[in-house]
Amino acid sequence: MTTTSGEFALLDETWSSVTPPAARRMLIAAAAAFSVRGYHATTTRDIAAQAGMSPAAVYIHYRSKEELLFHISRIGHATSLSVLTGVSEVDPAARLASAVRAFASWHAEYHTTARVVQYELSALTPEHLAEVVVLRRRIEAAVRDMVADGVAAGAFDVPDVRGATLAVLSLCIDVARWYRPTGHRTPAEIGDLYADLVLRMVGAAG
Amino acid sequence: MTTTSGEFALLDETWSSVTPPAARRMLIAAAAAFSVRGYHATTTRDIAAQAGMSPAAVYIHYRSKEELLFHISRIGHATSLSVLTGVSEVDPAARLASAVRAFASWHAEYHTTARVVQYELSALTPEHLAEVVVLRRRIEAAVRDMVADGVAAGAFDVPDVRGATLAVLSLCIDVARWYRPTGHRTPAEIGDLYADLVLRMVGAAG
DNA sequence: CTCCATACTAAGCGGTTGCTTAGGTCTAAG
DNA sequence: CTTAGACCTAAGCAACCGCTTAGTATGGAG
Repeated sequence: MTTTSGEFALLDETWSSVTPPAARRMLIAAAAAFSVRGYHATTTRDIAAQAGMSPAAVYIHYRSKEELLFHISRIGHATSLSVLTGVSEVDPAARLASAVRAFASWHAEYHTTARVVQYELSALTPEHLAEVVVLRRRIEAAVRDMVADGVAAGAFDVPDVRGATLAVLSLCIDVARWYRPTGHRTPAEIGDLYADLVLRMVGAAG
Repeated sequence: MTTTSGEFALLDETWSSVTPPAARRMLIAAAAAFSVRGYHATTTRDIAAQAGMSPAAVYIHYRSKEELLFHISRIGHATSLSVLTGVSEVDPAARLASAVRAFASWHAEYHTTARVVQYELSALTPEHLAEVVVLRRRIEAAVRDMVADGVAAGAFDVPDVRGATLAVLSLCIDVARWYRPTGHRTPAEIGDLYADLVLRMVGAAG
């Protein structure tokens, strides 16, 4: 995966597909605010102010505050899914390690988006939640398949495939909770650490 | 650790020290509401209604909604710390396994409290947060010491003690996020699964 | 130029929020 | 019975919420 530099990831490629620019600025402002204060503690006035517009400008591009959250959640889920499944390795251990490295480091690098993705699901409408849950199931299935493939190939020693899948996903997702840019570990270092720990968990010969 | 039975843990021993009974009922109602909807999405009217009292009754026993959150967070942190450090085993691997089993299963069994403990820190006042952070540092230190003791005794193979500590804590804490009472794993089974996975992560011979 | 669509703002509406105030009800001691 | 005090409620206040409305500025087409 690629990484952005700079203190504020305002040029974040995650949102490059969102047009027009004013709508994109609004989404980025909302993601930043939701990430720091949480969805319910963020007001539409906060979002508009951070985007440099009036409170009413939110409703030019989005029907409601919840729709803003939905777009962030949907794009964030899609991005993290593509990061997870974008691995090219064939060997089961190398493949799982690479996927975990990418997925965990994404949750660090894009912790702002990741926090909204992982911790604001309950603020979505039932319809929007259902759409996002489809993506979450594909994320879970991708990890489960990688673990199961390693077991089938005799490369892993895992007594409980679903349990191991749960733990691998849980470990990576929780990075979004504790990661701070000011900490002494870079996203890449976290990815390397977690790839190693996951290989140990699945009993890959190393 | 002991476990309660029954669908609703209203007789939850976690809160047994809170008096008078009306104040305890209010705390339990607040913990349940904060856990489901989050602190900011919960109104003081919600809490009072769930406790079977009028909105004004909240302020007989607590100065503010935030003070309610603080008491839940403080008691919850103290309880989880005592669960983690209440292990009696001496052998490093058995000791770490027992601690992880207890800590992870606590986050499942008491996921209602655990969610408030882990995901509402940012809603605390700076003074109250500082008090809770002291307890969080003791929790982290307890795990780190157990990992370091195993390394010193030659029982564990861990290249990065702080990294492994981070992962162990993260794994257990995240149980509060994904656990559902309707799921097909009991808290005890989760504890057993996680104890095994953690021993693999720290390279304990077994 | 006119015409029209797009993008935006100033002002504000109805409803809800955390919290307060004034007063009522209960128990138990004197 | 009186009184004190703990506990709780009915009513409501000021502030703030998400969102709407009416109107303004801009730029391209005819």
